[in-house]
Amino acid sequence: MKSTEIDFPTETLLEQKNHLLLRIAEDERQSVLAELELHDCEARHVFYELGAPIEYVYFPQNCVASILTVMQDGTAIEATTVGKEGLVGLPVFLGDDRSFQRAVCQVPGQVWRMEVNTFKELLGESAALKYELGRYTQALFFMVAQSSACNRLHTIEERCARWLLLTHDRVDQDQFHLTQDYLASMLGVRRASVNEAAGSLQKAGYIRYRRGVITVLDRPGLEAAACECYRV
Amino acid sequence: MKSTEIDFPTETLLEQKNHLLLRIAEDERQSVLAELELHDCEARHVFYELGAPIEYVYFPQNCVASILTVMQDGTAIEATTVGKEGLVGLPVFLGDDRSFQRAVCQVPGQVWRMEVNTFKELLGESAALKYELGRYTQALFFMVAQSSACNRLHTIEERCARWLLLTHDRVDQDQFHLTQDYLASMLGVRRASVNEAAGSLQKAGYIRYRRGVITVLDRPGLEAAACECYRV
DNA sequence: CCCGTTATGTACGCAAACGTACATAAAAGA
DNA sequence: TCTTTTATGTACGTTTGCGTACATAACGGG
Repeated sequence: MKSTEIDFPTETLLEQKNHLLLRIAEDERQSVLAELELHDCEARHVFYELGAPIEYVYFPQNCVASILTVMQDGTAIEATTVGKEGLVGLPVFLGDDRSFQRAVCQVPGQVWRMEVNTFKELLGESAALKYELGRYTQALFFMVAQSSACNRLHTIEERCARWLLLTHDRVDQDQFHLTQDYLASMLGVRRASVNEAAGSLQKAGYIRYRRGVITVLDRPGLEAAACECYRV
Repeated sequence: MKSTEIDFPTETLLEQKNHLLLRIAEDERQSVLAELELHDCEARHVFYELGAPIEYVYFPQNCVASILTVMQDGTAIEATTVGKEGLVGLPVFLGDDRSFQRAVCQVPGQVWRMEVNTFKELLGESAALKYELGRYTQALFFMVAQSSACNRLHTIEERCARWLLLTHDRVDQDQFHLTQDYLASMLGVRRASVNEAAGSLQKAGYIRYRRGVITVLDRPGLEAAACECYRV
């Protein structure tokens, strides 16, 4: 991670976008924010690796992370994504400093970072934080379950559209960096299949892309092309 | 649920099989057990329904439950299963009395049942219970993520074998009730596909089945036929 | 400006699984 | 016992996506 560490910016100087942080009461939020550092996160940065101790937890600001399930042959496939609505590092909240999954940065952006030990102390103090994280855990659990069903039931084009929408929701721009190759590996399909799907979404005028940069042109159109799994 | 409610059997009279209950310390366990009622649960019993308030949580003894994701058209597909290693009703632990999923009984058997309010009170008192449930939540999260990847990458026969093994692990017998139709809907595939898969597992001598009753004959064989997803 | 690298476009045969339909056999009920 | 219901066996054409291979186009460093 590029450590463009800004010295404790107060919330007023910087628009707070992380939903979890926004949802805890003002006084608790201040004590949590005091322990956070704002970082710029580069694409492909590994937040934590399977089996290795988790050192920091991250509250994304406009950065998007992927939680990956890694198979024996090394294939990594996306279980879910985390953006400003959540936290990267749930295993720590749930009582374990390590996970059997990998978390990587998918779309670069800013994240609030906190050391694991600090986080654990804070958990003991802030009931609001614990409450919000519980709710978030449940929501994420549901997301993973929904994706699982989606993997089974829906076409590549639908899942493609859903993925783009989910990412679009979490970044601040209509345009973000993404190669077909990368998207293919996230969805667990061939690049050639993504090419066809993306091609037809582009032909329909919902998106535009060129060499690793994708632009969302017509959200309603994309939503119509996505499966029901998006709307939840 | 058939309310064959046995009046507070002490643990000595009945072998405790639920791993969560077994793992909390003796004194805490007694206070938890005091609030539990043992029930016989029938196949297809609905533990909780999507959107409806959860009224009880359940610690399976030798019963197996399915957590289902329900699509708009009513199709229900399995996200994961819960047996004696876990708890049915995690949403309550995570702070919400309702869930967007459905939990049903898959293989009938005994469960320890507790009222939601009692459970919440107990959560405030027993740190060990909270700790174990946190760990369990993480494990279950991983299971769902693994299944999601499995749905994407593995053949019906492999997933069939995995499912049978997971169920076999959780009941006390080599034989349990299961129709191909039901298994197909859990896996989100056609019954005809399950028929082929089960047929070839039977031909290999790993299982035997007839009209809704399945018998596991050769576990190692089944394990070899299953994908890597089982072993985790 | 050129050339290597990286991303995209596309094509072809193949395998897995689908939707559907229908037949048979075992259990359950009258 | 006879009939209805439920579970399993199987077949056929179709679709989706796979594995692979190769061509083209854009970008980026020397």
